[in-house]
Amino acid sequence: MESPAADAREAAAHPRRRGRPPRPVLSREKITTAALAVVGRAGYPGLTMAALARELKTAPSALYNHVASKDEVLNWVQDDVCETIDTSGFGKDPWDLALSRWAYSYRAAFAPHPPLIPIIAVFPVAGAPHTLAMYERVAAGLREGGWPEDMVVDVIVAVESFVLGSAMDVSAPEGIFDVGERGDLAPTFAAAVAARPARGAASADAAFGLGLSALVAGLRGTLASARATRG
Amino acid sequence: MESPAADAREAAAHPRRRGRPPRPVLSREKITTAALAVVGRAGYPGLTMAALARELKTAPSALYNHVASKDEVLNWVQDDVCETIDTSGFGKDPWDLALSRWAYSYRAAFAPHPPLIPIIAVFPVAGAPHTLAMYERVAAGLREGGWPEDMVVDVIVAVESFVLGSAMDVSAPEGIFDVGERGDLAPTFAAAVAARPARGAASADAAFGLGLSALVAGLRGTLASARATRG
DNA sequence: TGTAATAAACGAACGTCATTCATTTAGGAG
DNA sequence: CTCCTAAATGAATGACGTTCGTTTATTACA
Repeated sequence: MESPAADAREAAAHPRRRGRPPRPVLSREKITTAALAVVGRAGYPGLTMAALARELKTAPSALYNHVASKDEVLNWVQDDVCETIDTSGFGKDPWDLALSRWAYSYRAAFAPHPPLIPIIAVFPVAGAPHTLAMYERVAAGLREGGWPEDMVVDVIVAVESFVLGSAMDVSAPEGIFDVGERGDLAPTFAAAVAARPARGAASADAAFGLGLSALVAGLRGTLASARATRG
Repeated sequence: MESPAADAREAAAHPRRRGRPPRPVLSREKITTAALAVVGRAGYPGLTMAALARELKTAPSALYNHVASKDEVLNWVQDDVCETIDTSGFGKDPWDLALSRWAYSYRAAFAPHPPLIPIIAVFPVAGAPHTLAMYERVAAGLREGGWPEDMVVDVIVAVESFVLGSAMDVSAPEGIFDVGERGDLAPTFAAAVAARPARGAASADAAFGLGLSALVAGLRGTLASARATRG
């Protein structure tokens, strides 16, 4: 998958080679950084292989010596974004508080990167070291908090699903729930939309806060009964 | 947006026109049905405008007399999928049970349509009549269940976020959490993954069930304290 | 009956992408 | 100095979605 790493392995396997190439100008790290720079300047529609090559002052085709595909670039960026997520609560605060902090930070990290959300939901952790490190810290914190080993992953997946679903909402347009002309078809819903205290991004925040509180409270109950049942 | 409807309105506004076109071979409904047929046969990668036109026995360019873009086709399909979601519990069963049924059905409906998930999270309800009708039924059920008007939308959004996040998980590959060579870097997590009772799709189902139970239980508590506070 | 009006349909483009390929370049090992 | 090898190059390819000028088919009206 990773050309340089693969090459290094190959070099170790075939020590008889006679020459060595010039040192590479490109690397996973440089490509990832450049991709984030392009995204910051031009957004995800602007992230083309041509733009990425321009940022790195090379030709698009040169990228393919270091990356298998554009999808792999996106995976690298996704793993990079995961590194910024705050897991510092685990091992310090109670598990439920740490989980909450983690969820808030996780959502904030991915809200500016909507196209990455479907990717992280599906990408194998084996290829994403920072993501894996994050899961390790969360799993350890949950174990410390008293969660049985066989429930830890389900708890992580459940919270992560809620977080990623909520992160998608952040990029929704302002009036997404405005009913328009057909208000008569959905009177109850239209009234509920109008009764919402918050507007815009703040309303997505409110729904996230409500849901996360409920989810974490529910998990507290789940843990309590699990411990009661198993002793 | 919709050509035929727009034409009809235009005709009413300018009754002096002298001729009328042949009745259209294409329509929103036919295009949506054809798109679902293509998806069923070839999946979403196979859903190209060319394939869709072939299914309808027309030229790709002819589609653009009825649809503004491929994105609009996807929006239509998404709204169609929403029609299949079960909201029959609302107004019959207690709100928490109905909400659970709705969530299960919602996830099952979109699990086979991963590319639509980011779309529905962001698409304005005004252009999606079936989606809007669904929200109306859910909102009415929550109101009947005693939820204050200004919290109804947040509850819907929270549950929907969890549902859509979970629906993305369903299409994840089998060994998504297998740590691979670097098991030493994430020992706690690796052990937790190994301790999971279920495998494959069943494990995603388990995490969804766990999270939904917790979320709904938490919401019961939220409602109780909201009612206590406001009287 | 004939004719004008009009949206639908057509087919040949176009532009933007990601990706591939044959070739050249550069630098260290022998 | 001379191979060897991976990196870099630039042109080409093939899928796409989408647009445009034109033609076709149908119907209202004279």
